[in-house]
Amino acid sequence: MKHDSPFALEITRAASTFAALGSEQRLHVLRVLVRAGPEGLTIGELGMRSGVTGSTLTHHMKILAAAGLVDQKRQGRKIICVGIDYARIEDIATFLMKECCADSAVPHDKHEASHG
Amino acid sequence: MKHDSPFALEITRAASTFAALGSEQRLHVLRVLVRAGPEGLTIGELGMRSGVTGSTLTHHMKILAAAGLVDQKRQGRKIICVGIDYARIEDIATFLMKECCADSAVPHDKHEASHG
DNA sequence: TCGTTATTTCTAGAAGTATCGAAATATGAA
DNA sequence: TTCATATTTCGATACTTCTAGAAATAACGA
Repeated sequence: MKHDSPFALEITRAASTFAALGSEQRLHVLRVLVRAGPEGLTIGELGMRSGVTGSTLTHHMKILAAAGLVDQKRQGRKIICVGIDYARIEDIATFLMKECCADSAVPHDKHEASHG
Repeated sequence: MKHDSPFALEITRAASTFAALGSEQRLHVLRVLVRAGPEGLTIGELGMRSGVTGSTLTHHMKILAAAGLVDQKRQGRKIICVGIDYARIEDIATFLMKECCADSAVPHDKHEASHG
């Protein structure tokens, strides 16, 4: 791949965030978690509510956490899953809009090739 | 998986759209394409500008097209790739915001479980 | 029709992701 | 320390996606 653009890093980050969201199961888990509110849920609760359990849930949560979409903190012997990073969400939406409004929305970056 | 929510279909659609965006290479291709403007680019041109060629590009374009992110139309013996579907982009951003603003933003849907 | 150009389909191996159960780790309580 | 609970890691298998080259298809022009 060619990646000379100043967006290279941002693209890498965006791609892995989209990939994290690109699973129906993870989207479902995320939804359950978000709707549980700021108090969050333990892994066990989250598993029961989403229908995803044990190691599979751990696996998905790790991906969501790496994308900054959820946060996990230990509380005694439980893990509380919370706090979607709203800033990250805005980032994603902004990235999309920026990418998808072509020239007009990206005045700070030159085209990598002319249109002719 | 449990999927009784009225969002089930929307989630399926969102997941595959995110998955389509969840590849650095596809994001790069998309970017090049968007920046080429509404005139679009042929597959060949797109390949040259993005550094992705032949069957690999066809593969990625098929995924992007299925997600409604690009459009392809034949013009003579060339395929012109264009037209990101702006409505789809807004959909995605909206979906994200809706999912990530929990209760307040989703008044038309009940919780699948109580918070207690 | 034949040749040329543009793109896609086919095929296949490599790489990555998902899922599950069992074992391991971490914490708290007795 | 020992037991019970909560979650993660490990290991294996199944499935999907990525990538590329070769062959096939589609369209144009002579």
